[in-house]
Amino acid sequence: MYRQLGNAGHRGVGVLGHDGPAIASSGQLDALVALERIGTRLKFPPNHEIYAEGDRADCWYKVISGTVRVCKLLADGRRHIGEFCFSGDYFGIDSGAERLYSAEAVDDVIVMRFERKATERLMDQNAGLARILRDAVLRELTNAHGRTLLLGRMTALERVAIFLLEMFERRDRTKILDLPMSRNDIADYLGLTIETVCRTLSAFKRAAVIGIPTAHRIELLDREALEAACEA
Amino acid sequence: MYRQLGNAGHRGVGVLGHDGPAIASSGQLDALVALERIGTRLKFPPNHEIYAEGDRADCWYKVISGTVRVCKLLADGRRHIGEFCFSGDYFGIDSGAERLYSAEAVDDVIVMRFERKATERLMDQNAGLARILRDAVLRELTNAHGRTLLLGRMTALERVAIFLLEMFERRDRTKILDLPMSRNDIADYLGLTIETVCRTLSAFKRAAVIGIPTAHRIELLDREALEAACEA
DNA sequence: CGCCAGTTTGACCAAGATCAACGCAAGTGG
DNA sequence: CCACTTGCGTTGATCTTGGTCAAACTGGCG
Repeated sequence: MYRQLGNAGHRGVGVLGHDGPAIASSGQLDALVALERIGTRLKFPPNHEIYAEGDRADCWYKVISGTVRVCKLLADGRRHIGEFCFSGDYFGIDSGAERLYSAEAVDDVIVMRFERKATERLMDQNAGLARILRDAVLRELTNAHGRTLLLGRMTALERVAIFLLEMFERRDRTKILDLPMSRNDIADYLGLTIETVCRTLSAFKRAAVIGIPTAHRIELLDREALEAACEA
Repeated sequence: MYRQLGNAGHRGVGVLGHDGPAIASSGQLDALVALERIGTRLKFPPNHEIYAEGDRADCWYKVISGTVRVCKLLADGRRHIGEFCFSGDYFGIDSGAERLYSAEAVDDVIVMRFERKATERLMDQNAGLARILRDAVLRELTNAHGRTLLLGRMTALERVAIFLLEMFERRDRTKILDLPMSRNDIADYLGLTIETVCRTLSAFKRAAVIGIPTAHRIELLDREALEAACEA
């Protein structure tokens, strides 16, 4: 099931989203080099704000290293995390003039920051760049749709199982996973409470589906079982 | 609060999403005329499938009239509705080669269907069209993010209140709202059960916030109260 | 008129939230 | 170096929201 959530990964996709080559073509490489030139490298320590709700949305970012959370705090204290961004991910590409969410460093983060104006000029000259950004937005849209399914119709067990598989997929791809974010971050990402996240992880551990050597390290013991937990 | 959910409405937005003119420029009109020429007009009766999960995603659509639901059925019968599309909305712009969701007519629907290939050719010649589609996708992304917040952190009461305000906004903009979709559709859109949707609507009716002359007609009696219900 | 699908309402139930206590490891300062 | 603090994480007891099950209602329509 988690496959169907629309986690489109990082494959190249075409103008309106058809499948493209898995490896960046030379045109795409040119585009990325050109992009690099107009970007600014920035460092943030853990929990530092990268931008705030209400800021002018006149730039966007690419994660070089570390983890970013894009989130929103409601008046009564409820918090929602829209997405986690890891090395290579884009964030802050918004449709409005103002930020609706804030972005914060989870751990030590290095990002590249791009001005909208400069990017637009560059896109006019470089069709490859326009395509890369279009694809990125389209992938993000697919991911967002997958998350509405998860939040709308999945149980706590399924949410946590899908989260773990997503993290194994996007991060380590080995049997050992290091989670940079806190239990609270995970809860706010999955629409659960911290207690439910803990209990569900403990349940998976008790069932020998995962190991939890330290709080932020997950060992994958039984992938089949985890995938089965996403099915029904 | 429902304002902040990112329902970006139908304002024009720029290349990377900056605010643009509210009225289509002449370039945009040209683009839409050119687009019209490569589209095919199609009619569907209520509950007819427009495309199915797993179909090749080689085209996309624009709603001319009626209401479309984009949805997904899970193996165990749970259903999730990703979005409702009304006159003027686009749907079926996907990032993958295959449909992850199906699209169905809610009532009598007329759509315009566009082939991906033809659209790509047209976009190469017509920068205005490329911009229109980019903006549409960016707006959809903002909406999807708003829906993850709704599904992840809002109570049943808040979800229904936000839904009603969204519908008043997107559809009638008067005091009377005709809902084309069933209670079941609403439930699957809001991540609730049909009973909870009914009960919540009844509660709003009892509190004289809305009137329900017939099951599919909602009368807005106290907008303030409905907006207040979204806040906390 | 009676059937049928969709809607509404009520009684009861359970998944997950809340409240509370405790564990544990990393600082910190005496 | 070791008490003390502090911030997470884990676990347990209890409560609440919304789900489930069931029955009654309503408006079309043959």
